[in-house]
Amino acid sequence: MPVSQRPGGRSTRVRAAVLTAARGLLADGYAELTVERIAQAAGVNKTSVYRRWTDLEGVLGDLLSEYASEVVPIPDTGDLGTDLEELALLVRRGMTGEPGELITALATSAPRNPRAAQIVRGFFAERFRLAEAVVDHAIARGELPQGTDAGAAIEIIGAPFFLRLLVVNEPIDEEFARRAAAATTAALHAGVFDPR
Amino acid sequence: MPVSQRPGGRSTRVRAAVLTAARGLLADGYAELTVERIAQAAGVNKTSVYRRWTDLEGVLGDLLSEYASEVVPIPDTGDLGTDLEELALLVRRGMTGEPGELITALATSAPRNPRAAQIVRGFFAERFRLAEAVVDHAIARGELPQGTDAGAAIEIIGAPFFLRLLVVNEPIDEEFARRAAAATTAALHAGVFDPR
DNA sequence: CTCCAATCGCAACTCGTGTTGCTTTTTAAG
DNA sequence: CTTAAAAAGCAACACGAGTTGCGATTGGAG
Repeated sequence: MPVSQRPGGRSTRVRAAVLTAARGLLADGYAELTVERIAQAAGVNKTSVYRRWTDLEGVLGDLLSEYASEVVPIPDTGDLGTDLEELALLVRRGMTGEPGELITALATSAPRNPRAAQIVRGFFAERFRLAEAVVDHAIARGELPQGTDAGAAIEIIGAPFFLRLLVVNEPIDEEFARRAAAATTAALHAGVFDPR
Repeated sequence: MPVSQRPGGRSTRVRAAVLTAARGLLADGYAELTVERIAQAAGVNKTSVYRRWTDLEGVLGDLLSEYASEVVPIPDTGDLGTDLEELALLVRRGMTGEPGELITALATSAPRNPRAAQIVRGFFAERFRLAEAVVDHAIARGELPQGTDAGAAIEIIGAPFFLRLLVVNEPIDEEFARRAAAATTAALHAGVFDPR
């Protein structure tokens, strides 16, 4: 029984071909994205895709998990406002272009596909958790009171990006990101997320 | 050629039956929502639905337009913070329960269905436009400077609801709505949406 | 080098969505 | 009441997603 995979083996090759093909097709619109098309573009039979990934969402989940494993440098400049602004600009970069398409595709199939829902929720739960460090650092510096609700604040700074991505179809530019950050910073300093 | 419709005529009856059936099915999960099921529940042939509405999204669009025609009482208490809080509570009521399911169903099919995208965008463009009055009143009172970006502020107060509805699947309670309002109020007073 | 198990390819099939052509019913004008 | 247009019903069909059974290929252990 094979214990390890050969990096250049057929299985590995098929897997890579499918993911690459999916990435390529995603670039020109998720509307046309389908298992059969991906298989065709990868030069692979569709049954191979179905057996290995079960779903189109399974393939997309694998793509997303590649992003999830990328290390994001959480800003820590010593000032809350600056940190939140840099955070917002990071989020912006992570939600435009290819990852944006990916998130849209998964989020919009979430209601009909429990696995897709779990993938998206898990991805952002982790991302949000990491981002809370920015608020926690400000607490540690004494810039914010102990017990400030970091989770709620991160939700507020992140939300506008999802609105633009999933509902309103307007560009997510740097000014937009900066405004979301400034609004959250103001709310934090005004005590909106203080413990009651 | 018939110029007017009889209120009790068959066409009217079919239309009402389909919309009622759709509403009922929507209550127990959009995942199971399909044209054929709606037609069956309405005691109508599916071709009638397809010919009249083209799409499942067309039916949902008609349901949404009923909500769109409901008059929403834009709060005007004389205080920005209070107005925004009441606005957020209104939004909350409008995005939980049945209308929430409806919005979710339409928003998630938007990427694959241009008409659905247009319906959702149009609906919220109108809603957001109406809500801007709250900010405009504050400007008129001198509570905010001339040229304050009302549209951007309304976007910020509304965004968190979409995040919870479409991505994170957590309850949208009153405290959540109040916090979104408080954050926006703080940002407005801090000058985040002032003209540059 | 040999061989067995895992995986892939291929083709046929199921199933549900949406379409089409035609007939029947309804409805409003005259 | 008669009649023609509009809309609904019905049945057959087209189409694509996803499944299944089986034979062919591949890869690693011995």
